[in-house]
Amino acid sequence: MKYWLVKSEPEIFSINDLEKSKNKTTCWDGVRNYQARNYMRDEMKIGDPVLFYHSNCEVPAVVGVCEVVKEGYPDFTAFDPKDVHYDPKSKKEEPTWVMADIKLVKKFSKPVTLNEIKSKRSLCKIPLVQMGNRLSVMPVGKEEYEEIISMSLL
DNA sequence: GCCAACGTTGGC
DNA sequence: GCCAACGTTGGC
Repeated sequence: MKYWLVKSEPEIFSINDLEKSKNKTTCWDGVRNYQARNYMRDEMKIGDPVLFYHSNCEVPAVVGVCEVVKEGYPDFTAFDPKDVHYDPKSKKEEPTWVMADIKLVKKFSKPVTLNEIKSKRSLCKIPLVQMGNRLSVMPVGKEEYEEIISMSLL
């Protein structure tokens, strides 16, 4: 089992939007980065825990936990010319882009802010705080995952 | 295959 | 809104 962190801009899709979604589940579409795609295609498995992170907003923070409920499958938004994520290079017979479905497990009563994460020595190695990391899907170590969970309970 | 220009992300 | 850090593109 692997642990993950996904980023979303709350202005576009927040954890509250996820909570309101059918079955509290959403497809993680629109990822147009090869490394992030490879993670979803090759390594994300059903049942993997996923931290949900709000980026590019007033208080960047991990705001809840999800789990993977559907493993990598073609991102159909790439086939739709009207979709903002349309990619003419992705063919139905040979999709370039892949997504997974995630379901909300728990919204943190207390979000774990980027500041708090940065202030922990034990968390200084997670990809999120390493400079210039702009991946929207990234792996997190088990210990780091558990540390963030425990920080949300304080 | 190099590399400059450009676009995007995201913290601040 | 600024800017640093990347990823991508395209000329050569």
